[in-house]
This record gives sequence, C-alpha cells and structure tokens, in this order.
Amino acid sequence: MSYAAAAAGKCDLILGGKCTSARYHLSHRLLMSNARIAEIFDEIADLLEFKGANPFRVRAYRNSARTIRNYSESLAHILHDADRKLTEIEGIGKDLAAKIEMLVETNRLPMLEELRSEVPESVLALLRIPGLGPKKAAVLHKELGIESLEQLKQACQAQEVRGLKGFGAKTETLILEGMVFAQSTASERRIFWAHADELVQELLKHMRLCSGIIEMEMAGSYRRGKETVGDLDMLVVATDGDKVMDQFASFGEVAETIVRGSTKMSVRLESGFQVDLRVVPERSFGAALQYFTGSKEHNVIVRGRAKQLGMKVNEWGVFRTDEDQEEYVTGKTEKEVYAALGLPEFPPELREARHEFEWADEQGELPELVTLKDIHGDLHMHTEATDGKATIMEMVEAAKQRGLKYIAITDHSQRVSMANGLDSERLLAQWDEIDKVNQELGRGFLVLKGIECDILEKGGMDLPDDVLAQADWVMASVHYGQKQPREKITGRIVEAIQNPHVSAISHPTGRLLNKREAYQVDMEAVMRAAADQGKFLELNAHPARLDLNDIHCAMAKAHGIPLVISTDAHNTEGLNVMRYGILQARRAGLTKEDVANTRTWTQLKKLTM
DNA sequence: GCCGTTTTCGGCCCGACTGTTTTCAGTCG
Repeated sequence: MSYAAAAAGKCDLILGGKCTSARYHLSHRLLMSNARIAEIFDEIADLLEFKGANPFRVRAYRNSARTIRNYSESLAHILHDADRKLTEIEGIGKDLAAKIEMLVETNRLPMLEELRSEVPESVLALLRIPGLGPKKAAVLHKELGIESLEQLKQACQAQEVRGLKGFGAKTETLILEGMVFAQSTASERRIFWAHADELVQELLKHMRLCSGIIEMEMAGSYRRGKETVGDLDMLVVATDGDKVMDQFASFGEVAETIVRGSTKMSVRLESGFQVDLRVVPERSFGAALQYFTGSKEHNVIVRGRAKQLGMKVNEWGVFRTDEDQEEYVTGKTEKEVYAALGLPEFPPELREARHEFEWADEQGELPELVTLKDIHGDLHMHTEATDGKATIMEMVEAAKQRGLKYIAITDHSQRVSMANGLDSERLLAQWDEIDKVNQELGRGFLVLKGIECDILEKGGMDLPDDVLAQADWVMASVHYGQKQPREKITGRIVEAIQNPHVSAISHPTGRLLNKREAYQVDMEAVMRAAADQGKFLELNAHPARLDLNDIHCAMAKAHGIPLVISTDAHNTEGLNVMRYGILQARRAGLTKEDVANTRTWTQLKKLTM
C-alpha cells in the first residue's frame, strides 16, 4: 500500500476511528507499522486480562507484541513477500498471523472492536492503582458498576468497597492513597537513565555509611541501561539485614515505606519514585543479581533452559531437581549461574530476550560491545557562534581531556534563527578560524569543518551546495516541520541523504523522551536510502534524545549503516553525555566496528567512499 | 494463543509480601 493510499484512509478505520479518543494518539495516516501492531496486541492483552481470560493466552499476546516491536523488518513487507511467512517469527502462530494480515490489509480487527465494546477504556485505568490487578478491578466493575477512577474514589469514600469479598478497610485506604499515582501517566513516572544514575550515586554513598555490607549492587532496568528507568532495585549481602534496612529507610529522599519484610523492603521517595532493597545470603548474591536485573522476558527463557536441564533457577540459586529433592548447585556469582546452564555471562544491556540467546547458541559467543574507551572523535557540537556556550578552543581542550583525537564543530545553520544560526558568510569565516586552530594545534588533534544544516520545511538544504561542498562533515537535521505527514517528512530526509555533500542525518527521529513523539518518518525508507548512498546515521547521546533508539540502532546495523555516536554538546560539560550513547549502542548489540567514530578520521572518511 | 526428542494435548517461571483470611488469593517484580 502506498503512502497516498494509507493517507486516503477514512476515519472509520479501526485505528483512526477514534480520532478524538485518547485510545490512539497516532494519526490514521500511518501505515500499519510494527510498533502499531504491537500496540494493538498489547491492548488486546490488557482487555483479555481484565476479562479474566486464560493467562497464557494473555501472555501470548504480550510476547508477540514485544517480539513485533523489536523486529527489525516490517511485518507488512514480510506479508507481501510470497516466499516468507509470518509464522516463521517465534511466538506468531496461525491465529496471530491471520490477525496481523487482517490489520495490514484492512486496518481493522473485529475482535478488538468487540473487546472494546465489552470493556470501557476508563475501566483499564483502575489497573494503574498499585495493588489493584485485573481480578480485583473486575470485581469492582461487576459488583459496583465502577467504570472510572473518579467513581472508585467516591465508592471508597462512601465505604462501599470494604463490603466486597476479598476487600477490606485497609484496601479502601490503599486505593485512595494510590489514586494520585494512578492519575499520573506512565511516562511521568519514568526518569531518564542519567537522572537515575545521579540518584543511584547518592543512594550508594548513603548506604556505604552502613557497616557490615559485604556486597552491594544495583539491578533492574537501571543496570540494563534502559533509556528511562521506572524504579530502582538494590541488592545487598550483609551481616545484619535489619541494620541495612534501617539505613535504607534513613536515606534523605525517602517519603514512606511501602513494604518491609525479612528480605525485601520498598520505599517511595519524595519524588514518587520507588526503590526496592533486597537482602540476600552470600551464596545467593549472583542468582539474585541475575534474577532482579531481568529483564523479565530474559529470565523466563533462562528458567526454561534450566528446566530442560533438570534444574531450577530462582533468586536463591541454581538447583538440581530430582524427584522431590532439591540440591543447591551454585549462585554466588552471575557468571556461575549462567555457566551452570551452559550460557555465557550476558552483559546486562543485552538481557532483553531479543537476540542474545540466538547469538549464544548459534555463534557460541556474544558480540564484543562497544565501550566509551573505543570512541576517538565526536562529530556533533556547538559553539558560542550559535547557541553553544564555549569557544572552539575551549571545546578542543575539553575534548582532549576526554581522550578524543578529533571533533567536528557543527553549529546551526541560518534557518535556526532562534539559535543565531550561521549563514554562508559566517560559516566560511568560522571555517577560516578552524584552519587557524588546526595550525596552532599541530598534529595529534584535528578540528573538522562541520555544520548542522537544517533540512528546510519545503525540502532542500538550508545552505547552498557550493558551501556545503567545502565542509569536512555535514550533518543534516530536521528542526522545523516536525509534524508533517509521513510521506512529506520521509521525503525530506531521504532527499537530504541523497545530497552528495551530506554526511549524516542527526537525531533521525526527533523524539524527546517523555516529551515529544518521534516524527512520523518511515525509518525503513530512511535506512534503505542511507545504506544505498553510503551515509551515516547519528545516535545522538543526549539523555533526553538518545535518538536513534536501541531498536533503530540494531536495524541500522542490519542494513550495514555505520552509526556515529555524538554528544550534540552545547558546552564543555556537554561532552560527558557520550557514555549514555554508548549504553544505548550496547543495548543494540553494537560492536566497535559498528560505530564509525571509533575509527580515526582518515579511516572514517573511507567508509563513505 | 503458542509449541513440540512430551508432536495435535497439555504444558507454559517462580517466590515474597499483603490483606483478608483461618489456608489462601491476588499482586508484584
């Protein structure tokens, strides 16, 4: 189906049919992307769960949603390829394949329409209250006719809820307390990894004041380096667990203790952020670290493997199970836990049940992931000439201190008037200055003549070709017309890639975490163009951008497109964000070879030829 | 709903904690 055909779709299509509803924020002009199919299957899982459907059926929808979201090829393309079948994909059987086909071909799914008519959207909001799952929410809906958070609040205040079977006075209180939490959106509760890291450093500092701690490590999505973190998990081995919990409770940010048992304690910080602490025996530390680092999906596979081997894995260790006997095998370190199952010690960033087991099985080894030390240059930064704060020389000094060998100065072009963007004349003057700086620096460090040139709303570049031709490095960026329809914005970016003077596309999707959705850009088309033209794509390392995301980074690798990880620094401190980009690249399974700026400038230049 | 050296049925990861119970179901991670 062409973009035009998709765009011509009417508002009665299932996914565009509720244009005014919050249920779908996406425009109905979209093709049926993998992300969208995944979103639909997740919604079906939510609705089925609420209805009390077979939990394994619910899981099948959730698993397939995750697989589809992570899939590097468009399902619509596979569907239209006569030699391929959707059922090749793990977790997609005959039924789901038929549903995907119906979605792609007709943009509709009667089953979803039926579920939606049975379960009002507002009822699903009840599940966001901590402690309220599908079973209890269903009772509230059925017995008291509750359909919204507001109605539930009133019922609790009127003490109508405590009369229900399985509910009590305490539950009413918990529901009322959880109301504010439930009313905030999921994105408001997740913080950038970089912010989580600041919090972690503070927390670790506080905990180190407690004597008797033998081992201490953060687990969870923080350890996996996810771009945003929803809560923190801390693991401790200590001589006195109670003392550790007391120390934990005395952390300055703690607002309330949610639970405290003998091995587990959860607190909520002033900011609403939750932190969990677990105290485990020394012989279980590795097993617990493995377990609580997750991801959940990764662990499900690990446990399945254990079972095949006649073993069992839980947070206490690896056990050999014979008849009704259980024998502890190992658990002190993560490495031992994985080794007992014949698996390599997966770097936490890879533990997402995407390709890591495939790599371990088929290649017998994991990719050697890129590290911060591998980076030799930074190809995106600004100076005081536009909206940066430092001079060229100050950026050079800061880059040298961080062990870099070259940088590109890429200030904004004239279209970005708010940032005092450069016209041809000022840009050429800046490049003269760079020549002088390079002379002064001599060998050992190189400053490249660069520009972050806007891709204009109507298409085309913001500076003339004869100027761009003189640059060492041209990054093309969309800053305006971000809301344009898919066909238009994709066309602009593809056209920029085809411009012979453009080296790379910066922040290719334009998303800002927790704040702004990506452009409606067709990334498959962008990647095909980049691969075809031998151009680079940026992984912008700014913690609010991290654009490309990990899935797109893996897609780029599959297309053979080299990525440049850059800081987009606006001052000298801004150069520090490189490590967030590295974390993102590692999550995508990228090696040193996949990242272009691990090379010298001379080597990097050859990649484009 | 998926999957198969258990192959068209019968499994599908596992434990801690809480509240409402009086032995356990629901929720969470």
